[in-house]
Amino acid sequence: MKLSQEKGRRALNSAGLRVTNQRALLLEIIRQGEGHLDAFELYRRAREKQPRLSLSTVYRALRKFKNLGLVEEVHFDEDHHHYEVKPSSEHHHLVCLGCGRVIEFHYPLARQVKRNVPGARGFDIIGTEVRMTGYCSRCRQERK
Amino acid sequence: MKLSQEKGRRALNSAGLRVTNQRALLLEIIRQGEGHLDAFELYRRAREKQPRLSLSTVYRALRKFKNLGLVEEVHFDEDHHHYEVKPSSEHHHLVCLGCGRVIEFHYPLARQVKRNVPGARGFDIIGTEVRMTGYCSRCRQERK
DNA sequence: TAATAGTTGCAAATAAGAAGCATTAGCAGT
DNA sequence: ACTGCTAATGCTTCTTATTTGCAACTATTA
Repeated sequence: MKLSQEKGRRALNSAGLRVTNQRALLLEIIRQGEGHLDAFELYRRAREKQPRLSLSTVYRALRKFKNLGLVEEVHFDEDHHHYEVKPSSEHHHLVCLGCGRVIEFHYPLARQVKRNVPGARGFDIIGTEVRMTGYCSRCRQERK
Repeated sequence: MKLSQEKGRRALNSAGLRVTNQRALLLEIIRQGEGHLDAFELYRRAREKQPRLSLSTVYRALRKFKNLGLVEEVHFDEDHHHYEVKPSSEHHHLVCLGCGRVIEFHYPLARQVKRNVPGARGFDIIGTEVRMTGYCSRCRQERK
């Protein structure tokens, strides 16, 4: 953990952002928290270490991280956002509407689109979000 | 317009929903409104014909339509939703972060994923949303 | 045409996220 | 290490999108 603290620290620094304890902690939690945290869950977890942390700070940090490209904002079917560290390779989400499970999968969509879609020519694509919804085999059984 | 009114009417009926003037109108507007309306814009337009229509009704109708699969909810980068009639063929969105223009393109992603992604096996995919962001050639010029 | 649910409009409630402001604390320069 | 500048924090308050409770209304079905 010493190590990944360092990692977060460097990430912030090199981005020209002031390195505060709260930011380091938040980045740390997002990084370690496998899966997708929403702002409030992140807040909840962070408060275990820094009880005085405010929710505003979480929102502000998330916005910064997002603008900086450190984390990615994911839109599931709810009316709030989820966040994950920017993955090195493009990956997407398959959401089961029955049990809510999220399956991640890899697929080089951006490349394909750039190659095959005429309208996308000249476009500089910087983010891709794919969200597919449906029912996993288990939930499909139960619905019958 | 008589004709497409009928169309909306049938769609509602066959779905087992009560056909009210407000729903017919809303569906009509979504259908005709090329592009992607958000709830408020839909409300605004609908009120030109039915001034007493309430925003609640718009939201309630949208939820029904969505659950019924009549319209699709699209998540752009803002913190509200946009809606479009369920397209017959799968299409996706490419959003320019500079000018906000939305380019639609076609790409049979669901099929490809079902074929190529192991984790998706057994999954019954009912919805696909692809949102790619970037800068169009014009905006790219201006940023330099 | 009367009975009966589902719908509507309005008003009030939620909930996610942003903003204002006084206080605190990184970080550059000494 | 010490100081000053300024960004960042913690509160509290505000916005804005969407939902809900409820009494009045209306599309359906018998």
